Amino acid sequence: MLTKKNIRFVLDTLEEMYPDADCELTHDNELELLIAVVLSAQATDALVNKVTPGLFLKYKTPEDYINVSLEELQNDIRRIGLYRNKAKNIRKLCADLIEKYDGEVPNDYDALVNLAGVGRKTANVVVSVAFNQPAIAVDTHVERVSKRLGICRYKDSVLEVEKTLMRKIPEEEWSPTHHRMIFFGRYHCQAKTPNCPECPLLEICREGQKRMKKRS
DNA sequence: CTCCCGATAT
DNA sequence: ATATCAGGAG
Repeated sequence: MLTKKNIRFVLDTLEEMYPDADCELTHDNELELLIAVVLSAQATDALVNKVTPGLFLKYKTPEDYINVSLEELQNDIRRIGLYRNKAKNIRKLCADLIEKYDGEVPNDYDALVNLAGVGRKTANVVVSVAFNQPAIAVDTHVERVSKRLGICRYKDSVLEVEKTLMRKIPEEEWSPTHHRMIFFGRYHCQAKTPNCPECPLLEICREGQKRMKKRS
């Protein structure tokens, strides 16, 4: 487990590495962000960003997603994968937006997490990115990085990781740090090929120390 | 826990 | 060939 001082070192180093880290899903409004995040489950942002420009040109309101057949929506998102579940969820989600929220994306976590296809991670991304509320969305990168660094334990659930991060990181740093951890996981501490030899966090990283020993 | 799933990197 | 990708529902 990292000491408070080492947590501080991690936050400062990540800020230095990725001062402007932000959401990389292209979007122009709350609805586009919500749809993009739902689509991004188990897919890369790069792939989602290839599909959404055309998608958002065709679908501009929740009604637009309802007024086509399920098969047509499936075809429009097929390349992203998990397209049957995602198409079904997006239709239900848009129906609920119209019925319960006057066609708008609600700005609170509890409303968002009850929408079809929206879980804890997606709801946290939307409140953080669209509505500027402090949040830590734990995705595959945040989970892996937290565990490798030793901020939490490998056996911890996603929810436990989130609670630990919220406890150890000052609230005003939640959102920027969450984006920086994603950048770090995506571009430096990748799942298959983490760049430990050139990592500025190596000295305090449990997993990094272990991996560097193996090489010698 | 399993299933959903195509694109990409390794 | 296989692991991985801004997960969520049943």
